[in-house]
Amino acid sequence: MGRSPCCAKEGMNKGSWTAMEDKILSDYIKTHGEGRWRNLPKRAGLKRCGKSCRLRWLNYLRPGIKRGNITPDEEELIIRLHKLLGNRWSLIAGRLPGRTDNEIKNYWNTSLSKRLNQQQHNNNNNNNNNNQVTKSSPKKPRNDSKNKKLPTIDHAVQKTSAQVAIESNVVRTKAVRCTKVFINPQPQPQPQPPISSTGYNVDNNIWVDNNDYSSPRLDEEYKMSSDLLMDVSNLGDFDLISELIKSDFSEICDFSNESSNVASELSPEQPFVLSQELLEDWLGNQQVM
DNA sequence: AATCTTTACAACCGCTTCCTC
DNA sequence: GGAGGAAGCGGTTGTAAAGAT
Repeated sequence: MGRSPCCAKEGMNKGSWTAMEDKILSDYIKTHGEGRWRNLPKRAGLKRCGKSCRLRWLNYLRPGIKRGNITPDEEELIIRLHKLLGNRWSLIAGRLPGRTDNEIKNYWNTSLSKRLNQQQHNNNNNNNNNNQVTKSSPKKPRNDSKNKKLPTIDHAVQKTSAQVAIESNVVRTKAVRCTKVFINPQPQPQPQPPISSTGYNVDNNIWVDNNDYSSPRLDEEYKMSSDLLMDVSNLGDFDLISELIKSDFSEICDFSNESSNVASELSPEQPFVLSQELLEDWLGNQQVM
């Protein structure tokens, strides 16, 4: 294609950012605001690619960024969200205040996925060994108190302490493109009788919805893909991560008051499709963001 | 103490999607 | 509707530092 590169590569700095570069970028964005990344390096006097500037700002310099020490609550939320969303790191990050998609992705790839695999492996072994109950002992993550990277992290915090002052800000990535999540459903041996209800199926970690679908498009999508649509727009209603975790996502979607009760009554095979109201709500949220 | 290996994370890269004209 | 620019996303890589030998 005839598309021009995002920036001229000649004479550009690569690799780690220096404190001076960080300061220049921060000062420029504080003065002129975000956006126009392609032209930003030139105007700010940085020998960096615009994409690099954007990444540095979003993942490192932006106010409100939390760095290091992922809490157990956050970790559990990441696991749950990953179960729901897959590798939609920006969406996951959008639900973890102060965390960036890059950080969560790195944390997942370097720590969580290995530990989960290990646990899975242990569980399988335990099952094969007549359910011998031994608590899995995942390898201790290196980002404990003796984490070798801590100096780097501390350095980062030090460099951006002024910007991090606004701790209460919720950093939301602009994950505007993913409005639906598809999860392969259990095979449906027989059509289920329609039940006018919605809810979260804890056993299968999915939302189920058996209402009539007024949206022809959604209905068609459901029929054609046989996938489940899920909505996570209302996750933002949870101020505390622990609250969200405890909820087991049964209260995330504002379906109806009886949704949580209904969830336990639904069979795993029953499908869920995002309701029209929720879809509009979700899309509306995206426009606001 | 020196060297090798492993780990964690910042940054890069290419592709996709959105937006504007 | 199509083209091109801008921005976003996720996979991958490079590398510094800690641990192991």
